Amino acid sequence: MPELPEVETTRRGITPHVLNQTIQQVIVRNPRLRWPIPNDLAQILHKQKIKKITRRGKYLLLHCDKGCLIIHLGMSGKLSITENTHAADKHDHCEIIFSHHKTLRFNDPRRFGAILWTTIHPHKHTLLKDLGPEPLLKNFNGDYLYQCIQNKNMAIKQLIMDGKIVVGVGNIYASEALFLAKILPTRAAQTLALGECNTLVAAIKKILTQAIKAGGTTLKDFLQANGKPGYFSQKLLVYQRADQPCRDCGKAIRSIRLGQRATYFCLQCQK
DNA sequence: CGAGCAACCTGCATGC
DNA sequence: TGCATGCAGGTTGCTC
Repeated sequence: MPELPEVETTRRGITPHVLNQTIQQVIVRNPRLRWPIPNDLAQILHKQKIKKITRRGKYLLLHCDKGCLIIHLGMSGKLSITENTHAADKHDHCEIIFSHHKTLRFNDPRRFGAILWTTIHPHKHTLLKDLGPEPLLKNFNGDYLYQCIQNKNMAIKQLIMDGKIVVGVGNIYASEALFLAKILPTRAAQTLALGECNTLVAAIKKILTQAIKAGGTTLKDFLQANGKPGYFSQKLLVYQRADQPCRDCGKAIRSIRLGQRATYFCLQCQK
């Protein structure tokens, strides 16, 4: 579900409510996520303060006094802030209750998400240590991508969705960025010229920046921490628009499956 | 090593 | 109405 813009939207949404707040109580209703929630999480977090909330790729990092809480939203995860008197909804697997009467709730129907605790620097954690650059930073650029594609025969869409190459580009924005860059998702990565790498990098940065500005994309169930949907779905150019006219040329948008993922493109505009 | 794909889960839309 | 099927925004960890 959430790609980088949705995770960043969530980060910005919860930050004012939990920054510098003290954890009073933690309720784990169902620890069985992608990896189990540590069974002593409540004891660990008791009386700790949230000092900083950052994001690395699609991971949210809640830096506490004695370590860091790593949260991943998987495909269907959501974080929300409520009064701590709010009754738990279905799939509210974990609640972090603060001393100022607000609760951070983790809801995840499919349970592909994760809540983990680390005492080492989170960027050195097994799940994060091999991640590629942040797409919005300067070290993600055309030269870098051009290096990455050398001798890579895989489809360019699959390459830009590989977190070791660049983080945060998920299935929606991969199709969208390739449309903006006028590059077919099926192109063998190594066939891209340096100029095309520059164009594609610029397209990825543009699409992610615009999506963050719109509060992310709500397809069916993503909500910002304030309970509102994201508005970027209204601006999607190809994703889930199979057989509808291309916004540029009017030809029907095609859909295929590429590496088991739905993929959308315009055969006329993209080469 | 890389590529391909099964697996983890629930919910929803579709078709018979 | 019920049941089977397929699909969904992610990522790891198999097999070949």
